[in-house]
Amino acid sequence: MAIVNTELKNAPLPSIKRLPIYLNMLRLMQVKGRPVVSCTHIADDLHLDPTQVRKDLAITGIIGRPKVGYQVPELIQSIEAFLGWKKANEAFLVGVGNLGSALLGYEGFAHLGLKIIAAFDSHPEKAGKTIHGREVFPLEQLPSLASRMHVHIGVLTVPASAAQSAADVLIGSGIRAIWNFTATRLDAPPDTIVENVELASSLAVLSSKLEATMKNKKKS
Amino acid sequence: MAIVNTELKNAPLPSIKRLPIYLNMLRLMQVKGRPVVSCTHIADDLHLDPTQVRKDLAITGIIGRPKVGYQVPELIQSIEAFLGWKKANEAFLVGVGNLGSALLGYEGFAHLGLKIIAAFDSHPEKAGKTIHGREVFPLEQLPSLASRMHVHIGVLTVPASAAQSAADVLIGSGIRAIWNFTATRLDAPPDTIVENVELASSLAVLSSKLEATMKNKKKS
DNA sequence: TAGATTGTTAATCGATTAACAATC
DNA sequence: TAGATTGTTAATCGATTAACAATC
Repeated sequence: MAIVNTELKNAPLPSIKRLPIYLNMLRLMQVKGRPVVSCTHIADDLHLDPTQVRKDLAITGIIGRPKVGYQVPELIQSIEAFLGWKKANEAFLVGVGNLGSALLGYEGFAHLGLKIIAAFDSHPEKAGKTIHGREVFPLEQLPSLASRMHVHIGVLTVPASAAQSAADVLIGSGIRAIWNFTATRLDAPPDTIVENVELASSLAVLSSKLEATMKNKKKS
Repeated sequence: MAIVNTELKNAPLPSIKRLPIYLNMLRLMQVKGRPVVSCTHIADDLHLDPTQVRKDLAITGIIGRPKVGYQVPELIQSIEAFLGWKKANEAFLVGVGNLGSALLGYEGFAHLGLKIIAAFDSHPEKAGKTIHGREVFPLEQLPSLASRMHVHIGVLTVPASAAQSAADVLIGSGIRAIWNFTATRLDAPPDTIVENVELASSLAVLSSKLEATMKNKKKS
């Protein structure tokens, strides 16, 4: 009756989202040559609760030393390993409009374990070009290239109207995870990971806070 | 002893983040001519809990009709009003690199109540250009233009190394809210709203899920 | 009317925060 | 040693989900 665990190890999502923020700070510390760091220090710097920081770091498996803290390089390695950012994940980008081109030009992804190795577009006139050092191929060639190059991640930057059909091409090509920059909620099978970059949600938080302070100002 | 309420009306953040997702769906429904919608319908479509949808909509102040649901146009108006997206908020963009230029070219912001009316850059050679119809000014001119044009929102798309100093210029210019696309956590006074677009956090969620499924695959 | 849906109160769940012994 | 910090258990807080009366 051995039940195979097909569930993924479930670390709390809020913790996972904070890990790259710690990582960014730790890398700056490493440049400055600081050898150790405590949760108190990290928490002070980022305006967080020290216990929360300690629990977040614990999910990566690192063990600290009482009174001392954590070795900065070891902690960096531990977070990178947990997130899978040690070996750069290779990815394809679909849709080389304004946003797609900008992401191709963003060097920061190298620090996030992401390496976009080729781009695709459904408009034939864009194929053949090279944008920020990456060749642009016709979308039809994605399936064969994905399986040949063992690429598992797709970055989706097409217009909303083309989002689902482009996603279907990715899904049919053995892509395991889609980083979705479009405003469209994608239909995808349960074994395909879809992570939505909800710019609208981010702006909604900003807008509603601004709205609230404006109303307050009127009152006073 | 009347205590003035300086706290902002605190709707739950998770609810606020879902509102634009409903809005997007509702606008598609409006185009299709559907006059009413129920929470059950919305929940089915977006794979959410109907009670959660009902509570989210309730924070905008709308009142539905039992057995019927909500009028689509009225619901759209109610969400837009709550978020402050009825009158387009005017904004300045700072940093016209790849990402900044891409955001200037993104027409979708019009639907999110955001109107970027001018751009700024600290590199003098970029000033004077026009990108996607918006003029680029030297960063030094931001303070005077911000107060003259009553602009309250700044979109920050400079390199990480320039983030804090650019933010300081925005803060010193009477800007109330900063939409921060950089990887830097900004220091800002408590009355300045800072909303961070944490691309790294989004990718971390994707990465850790991918990492977990990879490990699972090995086991089986 | 009967059945579907709203609005609201109560129960559950999960994340954050507090408390504290163990450790260097 | 004394004090700071870790790791962990318990308490609190807030959001999600369930239950149900009111309504059209």
